[in-house]
Amino acid sequence: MRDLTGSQPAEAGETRHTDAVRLLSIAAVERETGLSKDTLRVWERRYGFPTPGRDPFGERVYPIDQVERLRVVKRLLDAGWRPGRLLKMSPQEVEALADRGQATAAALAGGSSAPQSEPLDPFLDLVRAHDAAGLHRELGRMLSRLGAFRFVTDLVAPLNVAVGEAWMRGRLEIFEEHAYTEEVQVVMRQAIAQIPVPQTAARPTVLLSTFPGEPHGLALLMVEALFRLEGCACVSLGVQTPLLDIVRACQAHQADIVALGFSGILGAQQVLEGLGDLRARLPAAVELWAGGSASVLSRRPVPGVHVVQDLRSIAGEVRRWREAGESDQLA
Amino acid sequence: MRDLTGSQPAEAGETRHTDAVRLLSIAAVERETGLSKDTLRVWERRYGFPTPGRDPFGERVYPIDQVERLRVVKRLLDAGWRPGRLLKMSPQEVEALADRGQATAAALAGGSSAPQSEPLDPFLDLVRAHDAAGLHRELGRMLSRLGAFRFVTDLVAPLNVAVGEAWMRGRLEIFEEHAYTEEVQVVMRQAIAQIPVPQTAARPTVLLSTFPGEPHGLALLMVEALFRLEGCACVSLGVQTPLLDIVRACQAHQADIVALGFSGILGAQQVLEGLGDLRARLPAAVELWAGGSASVLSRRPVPGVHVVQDLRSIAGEVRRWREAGESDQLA
DNA sequence: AACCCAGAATGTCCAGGACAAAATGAGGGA
DNA sequence: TCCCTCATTTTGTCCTGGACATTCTGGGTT
Repeated sequence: MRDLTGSQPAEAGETRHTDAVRLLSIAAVERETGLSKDTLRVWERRYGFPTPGRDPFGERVYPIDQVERLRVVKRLLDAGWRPGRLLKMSPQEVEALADRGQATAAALAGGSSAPQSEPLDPFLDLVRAHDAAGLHRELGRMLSRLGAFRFVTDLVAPLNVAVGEAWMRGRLEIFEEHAYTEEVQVVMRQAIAQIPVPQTAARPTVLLSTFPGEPHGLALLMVEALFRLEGCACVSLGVQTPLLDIVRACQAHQADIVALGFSGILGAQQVLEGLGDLRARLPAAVELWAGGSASVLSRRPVPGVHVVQDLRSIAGEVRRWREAGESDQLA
Repeated sequence: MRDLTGSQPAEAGETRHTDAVRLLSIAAVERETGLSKDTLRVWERRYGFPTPGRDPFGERVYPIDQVERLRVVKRLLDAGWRPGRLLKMSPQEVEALADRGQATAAALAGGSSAPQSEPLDPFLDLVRAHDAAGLHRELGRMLSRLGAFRFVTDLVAPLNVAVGEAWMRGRLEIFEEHAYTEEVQVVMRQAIAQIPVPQTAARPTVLLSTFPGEPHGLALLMVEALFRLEGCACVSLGVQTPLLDIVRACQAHQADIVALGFSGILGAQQVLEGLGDLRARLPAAVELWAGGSASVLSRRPVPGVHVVQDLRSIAGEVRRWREAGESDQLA
């Protein structure tokens, strides 16, 4: 009920404005960082960080700079680091780590990757210049030049990584990332609209969504484009579909494949549990594909779940499905 | 860490499959229903529902039918009912209530509304038939027939209300609503793309977004379309932009108007506080517009915040801004 | 009818304890 | 040197039961 994120006494004027601006409640920090309240409290108890103050009611209030540091910590956590070390380090050490942190992430992701991808800096410059129209124009130009497939795999995918990395290193504001995402989304939908619709009853039928708590829908559009290019029928539910509803949608649409995106916002536990759960609830004939930048996927395989490491591999996987299908899909 | 929702012993075959599929952990219930763990526990303590069993580790396991009932309760809660009553009722009573629950919602929404809107039933039927392609086709046809303005105000807006109501009455599954939203979004973006871009430096420049916790982005697209039709320059940040980033984006884009959407998911407190807070942080010359189905907006006016009750009034408001602007916008 | 206030209702926060699962690292054998 | 095994540490989530600010309800007064 209490929300300490904003100016607390709404009627008390602007006196404590500067205070209120810099203090967040534990619920706000959970939203902001993706770290659960339980985790925040247990970190404080065990590692001595964060060290929130207390308001007159005895509740935790987090200074904004600690929240910033927690965000960096969360990113490094996703990159494979462990909290015990990170939280004992000084803020400077953490920053330094984040700055050259892409080494770890890249190592984990593996693969030589990015075979002659397009140069990304011009696009990042447009984002930083807040030139939405220019970004739109350039993306549209690249879409025309490269075609949908290469546009997705060679430009948008690496650009997303670059933007995410720039954000983590503090080189990009959140609103700049939002504006970027919005613009890419527009062009991606345009790209999808250009792909000719397949014949009726095209197979496989692919159901696309993300779990609740996972708001990142851009990857979903990219995957949809690639599936459509392979002649699959796609049903996208958008983001954040409850698990039981994914099952129902799968029945309703007679889907052959359920494809889910994971950006790393969800905790490892949640991802694995959700995937195992969903696998148990879906008919065995339905394949469950998971992809995205979440490192959990590659770290520990879930039985019965198909992990798609690379966007480029989708085409091959669809072919595999179709070949396998000749024997048992009709059963 | 413990996985109670899925097939627990992954290597133990499928013996306890039926058990595992019918039981959810507290985290899974939170994900499915949107009710926090704290709330679930306190309901159990106070009202005697839900009544989860316990697994060998002493942790709560929720039968699937209780989860279903919790979802209905959540719906009614959002419609203005209070948990104290709902949770003491029998499952049958709750169901019955959900069935004729639109009375409350309609009363809250108020207004005669919908002057000769298009007939909606054919579209609802397509949603229920899971005919995404058909829905897409019909929406596209209506867009061509009505033009962007009437498409938004006379078809999409009332259709959204109808879908929301059908969902609350249990006549529509969540996944059907997701699929609907996705399809409308595609057509809306198509509609926006058709609107000719205004001259450079068009005024006013409008910044569009929602607060964190407010994931409903469809209204944002509708509003963007209407602003564009009035020749405004629009910068959309998508949904869930942190408050401080809205301020930064406003500076970066030299926006004249910040327009925010509210669907009623956020609590009254959060909305009012957030708006007041944002108003204090934005330059006085920047107007702050708020709209959407959240009833708080019309109940309590926030000083310095422009409440847009009806989509149709946007055009007039833009005209007002422009006329007022002749005197002081250049200062 | 409009206003106001006591009391009930309600969601979120707190403390500190517990424990399974994952990660780490040491030791031993090929 | 490499790989497997097992004990130990680390870590996130769940538990109980208490507290309290805020909001809603209902009755009484102007």
